[in-house]
Amino acid sequence: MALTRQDIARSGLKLLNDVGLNGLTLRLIAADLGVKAPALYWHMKNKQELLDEMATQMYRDSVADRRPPASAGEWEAAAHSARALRRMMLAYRDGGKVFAGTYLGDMSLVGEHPLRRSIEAGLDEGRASRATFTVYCFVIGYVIEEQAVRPMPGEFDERYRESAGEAVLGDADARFEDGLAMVLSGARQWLETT
Amino acid sequence: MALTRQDIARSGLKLLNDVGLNGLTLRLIAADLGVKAPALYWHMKNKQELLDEMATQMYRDSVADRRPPASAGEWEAAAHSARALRRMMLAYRDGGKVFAGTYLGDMSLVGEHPLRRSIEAGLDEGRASRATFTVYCFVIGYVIEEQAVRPMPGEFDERYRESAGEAVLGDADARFEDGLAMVLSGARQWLETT
DNA sequence: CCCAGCTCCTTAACAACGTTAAATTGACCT
DNA sequence: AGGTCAATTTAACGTTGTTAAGGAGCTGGG
Repeated sequence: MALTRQDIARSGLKLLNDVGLNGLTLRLIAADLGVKAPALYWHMKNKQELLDEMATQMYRDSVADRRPPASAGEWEAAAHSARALRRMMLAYRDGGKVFAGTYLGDMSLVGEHPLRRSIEAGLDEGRASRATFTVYCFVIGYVIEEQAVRPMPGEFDERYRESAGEAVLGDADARFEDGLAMVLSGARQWLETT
Repeated sequence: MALTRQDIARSGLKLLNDVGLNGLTLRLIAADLGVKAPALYWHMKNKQELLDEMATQMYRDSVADRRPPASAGEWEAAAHSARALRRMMLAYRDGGKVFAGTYLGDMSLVGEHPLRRSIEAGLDEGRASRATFTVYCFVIGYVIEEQAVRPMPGEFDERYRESAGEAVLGDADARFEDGLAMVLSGARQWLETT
């Protein structure tokens, strides 16, 4: 059977955990797929397009995990989706760097706005978008810093041992929850006032 | 006169604006310095070390711009320093990607904590660090997304024109201020309660 | 005065990378 | 049987990060 873009992206994501973003080469992916490197160029025009497809695939795979329980309130749902976004990136070595700032091919994946009900109830959509975008930015930034120190769960970049402070060394999950609580309550408050 | 690590980092940052992170090669930097590529290996052990040094240099150069007016209150000072951090990264093409998650060589540069006075007045230092780290993460994440869409002020990645929403297309400065306001007020509130 | 040693740089080379052009296979339609 | 088109291979190119070996230019000691 012929290769698809998704096959290639999946292989890339699988190999990412072994070799990291710097070690990820087209020849390696091709070998994993039982094919020679130039074959990939039939399916995509350059490596950046592969990275974008990998980001899209990552997002695609996490869609089920991202869906909040139907019973959740809007801000619970927003928190849930922020946690899922972090889990998604943490699932791959350099996942933050791969995902951050890459073009998402399939925008229909973004799914419904967590604040949809409030928007229907009269909340300005532009303002709601800015609020969720702020949360999104925090998560991206947090995970990139997190993975700089801990490339994979259990590993540790020793250079940080001496120099870095408590904010970067302690329990990463708990510190994420603290940051998320700040950002969410700030966003909520910002939407209510002004 | 002999080359220094700072000379090399400065040259790298200068060239970054012309060629971007992908186009930045050791041979290019060496040529800019009137030297051959392997000479750089006398001063640093690999390219990653050069990128770390560039990030450090970037931070070093922005130290004056970061200092808040003496008259400012603590939260004004935190906002000031967040804006300066963003300006620093925006000053270079791919500045966000270069800075995010790279190891800062000279940690003495971090400077004094914006919330120092509150800490002296009894605020728990660990909690204060978590609050400022949250702001830091937001700024990093925001700038990376910003530069994905606008590689340099005035430029525009056309792929985003159709697909992206208002949150990414409008006035970037104003949207940063909105996000910053949310994060700061959330952090402040988080420090006061609990 | 000269040689030893150190610092800093060059020349030469390597394997590996992304990418392109051209030839080749295999499946399907007539 | 032959032709068309999609999907892949073979071969090659220029460029990249990096290493090994050597050479120029200074410095201080005998």
